[in-house]
Amino acid sequence: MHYEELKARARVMKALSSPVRLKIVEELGKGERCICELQPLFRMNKSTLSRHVAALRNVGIVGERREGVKCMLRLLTPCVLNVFECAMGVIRAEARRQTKLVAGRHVAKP
Amino acid sequence: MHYEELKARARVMKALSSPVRLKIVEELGKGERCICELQPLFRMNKSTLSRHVAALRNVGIVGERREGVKCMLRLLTPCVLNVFECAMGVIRAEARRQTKLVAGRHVAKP
DNA sequence: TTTCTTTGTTGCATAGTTGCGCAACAATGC
DNA sequence: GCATTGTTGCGCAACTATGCAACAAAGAAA
Repeated sequence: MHYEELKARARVMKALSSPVRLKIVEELGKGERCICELQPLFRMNKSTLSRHVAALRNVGIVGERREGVKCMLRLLTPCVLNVFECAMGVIRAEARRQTKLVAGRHVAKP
Repeated sequence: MHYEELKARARVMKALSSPVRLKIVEELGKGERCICELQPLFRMNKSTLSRHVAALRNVGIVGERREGVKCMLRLLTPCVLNVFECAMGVIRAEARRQTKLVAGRHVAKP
């Protein structure tokens, strides 16, 4: 695969690599929201939240629609919600692996 | 969702947010590889490559099996390959959007 | 119209994180 | 001992997240 394509994919993944942005995506999965509706979910400066939203917009995960003074956000590609499934798969598999390690520790080589 | 879970997901996504690591994952999608087989695909110091692999191992995407002096790597959760599909969906949608913007530029407000 | 409020963005400074090569090291096998 | 394979400590450059303050845009109120 071309390196440019890998970089494009990496940019999308990077936009999803922050718990704050994942929470935004999760919330937008329920429907349109403006930033002022998202704000109470986080305790951070509105400028910081605005920048997180911008990161999601810049890669095309989130789109916006002006409505008066508000700016309604929505998921442009809801398939990102599926990505969560995979992430959970990785986390669960890792948890199982850790559990096994702990259980088998008393027979492991010293 | 609990913030701890969001952080766990974000860690997985972060491991996938580098073109180098995506290329490693892509290569391991074809089968087991040792780092020395991956090395010719990149022109970077082996220590750097080792750290990229470690990042994938730390979150449980990649596992290893010693074989003599080599260390065979494999995907523990091949579902990460599906994630690429979604990333491509985002990229394609964004490309379409950009195309539309360019096409419609001559009627946009100045 | 002018002023005020709400909503969101942007410049700046700071603290923290990441990616990288180099060099040294450990482990395995010849 | 020596070669191969991979990991780790260190320092540096580049990037990221954050809050603060100032700003812009749209509408409401005076």
